[in-house]
Amino acid sequence: MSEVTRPTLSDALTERMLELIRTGGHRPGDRLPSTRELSQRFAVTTPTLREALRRLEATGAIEMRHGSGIYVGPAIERLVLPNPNMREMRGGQLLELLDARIVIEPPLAAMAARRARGDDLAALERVLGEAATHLRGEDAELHEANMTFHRATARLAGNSVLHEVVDSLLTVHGAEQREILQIFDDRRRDHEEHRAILQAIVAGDATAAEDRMRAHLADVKSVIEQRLHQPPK
Amino acid sequence: MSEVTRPTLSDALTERMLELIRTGGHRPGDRLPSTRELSQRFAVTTPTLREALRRLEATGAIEMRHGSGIYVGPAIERLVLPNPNMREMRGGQLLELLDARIVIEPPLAAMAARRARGDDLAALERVLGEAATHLRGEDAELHEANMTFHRATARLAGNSVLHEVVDSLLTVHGAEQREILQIFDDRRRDHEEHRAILQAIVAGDATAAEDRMRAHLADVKSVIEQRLHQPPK
DNA sequence: ACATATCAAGTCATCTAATCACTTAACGGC
DNA sequence: GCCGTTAAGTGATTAGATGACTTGATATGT
Repeated sequence: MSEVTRPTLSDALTERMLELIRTGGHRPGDRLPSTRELSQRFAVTTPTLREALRRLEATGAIEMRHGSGIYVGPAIERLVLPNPNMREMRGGQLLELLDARIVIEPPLAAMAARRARGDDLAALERVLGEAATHLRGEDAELHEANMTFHRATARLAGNSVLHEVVDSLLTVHGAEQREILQIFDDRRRDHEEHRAILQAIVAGDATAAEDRMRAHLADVKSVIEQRLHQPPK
Repeated sequence: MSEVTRPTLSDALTERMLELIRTGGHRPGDRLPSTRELSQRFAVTTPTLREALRRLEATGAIEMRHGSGIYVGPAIERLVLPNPNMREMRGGQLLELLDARIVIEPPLAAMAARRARGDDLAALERVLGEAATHLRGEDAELHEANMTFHRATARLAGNSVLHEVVDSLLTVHGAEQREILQIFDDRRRDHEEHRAILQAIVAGDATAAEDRMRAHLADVKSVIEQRLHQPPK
């Protein structure tokens, strides 16, 4: 098994595209040249170019829209990505994911409590208000609203790298948890715990925010542990 | 900008490949069918199949070796990935990365101190011994050895998800830091701080391990802050 | 004037069929 | 047993074409 592989033309094209995006000062959402123009500019055929483009697409650097064009993707500047190929977690991996969240999210709640201000707090309130409207609705929508609360809290902490980490963990966590949260009691308890965390953040009480987030995630973990031992019908 | 895009054949092929890997019980390193066989089996042409394969390759699910075949990649089971497209960090991003490490790595050192045993500790000792041989050597090798120490410590914490997070952060951190650590004094201080962390882990002293890791990373951050304000010649 | 339908041009998506470059295993010679 | 050569299998790329989609412009109807 060779550790050093020869760079392919397709590898080089990937680099050329990244360079083009960078030197062109392109931001997420900007349109890039068409595949025809790019294949001519780089003097390669379109299937070869498309290989490079698929690679960039898979990692969020570009978006390819059929009939429209190629656009710079939102993840171009990220450091950390959720694995898009994750379909099923190994036994125990979900619990490790929750433990990871228990390590990372409480300090973030504390950071949010220390630094969040007017507009930020109003936005977080809106997120929770939106979540409340889903308490009697579809699982998927409630779940999404709850994840939005966690994402918004991580964002308020003011560290983009940690926000990316939390976002990544929540993204891969998505489908697994959606199947599990199916009892009304958990919905309301979740919501109340989110409210308590928000109150601590609004009050600027870093210690309470951290403790409440940790307790909330420990609750979630406990529920999931039970579910893993007694799957619902 | 449409939020719902039509799935392409190439998208479907990506899913088919993931399914083939999963239902085949393939582990990282296992060889998969050739592109010729796969394109026949899925009734598509090789350029189309190769688009899907490049996507999977970019996210670590497979490795394509010219002349040899396609192999299941090491990242197939990961939840979190380093962004392979990261070439240059925005201003401030490196400091945020360090702050992220300051949040995550100290609790991991504490976890390692609580749970590491004989073989684990011996391996960590070997990592530091190896790093010591590079103190007078090339920057790249010393840097790699130092990163290995951090990775090994995160592994000893016993949470694979957090290990992936740390690995991802260290991976994207790599090239940036390599250019900065160029003074002998920092090399020795780094090494001594790593030794102190190891001793706390060996002693099973979770509090000391955590405090020393936090102090070490704060030192690293301080050095980097100075370098960012006064770039070396 | 505004709304709707149609069309043309540009764009991405996929195909067909071939050749080129690399790896690995088998075989022969020393 | 070791080394060199060859053949077979494999990934990598090309050239040229067609099909499917999007977007903007134009024409038509109310």
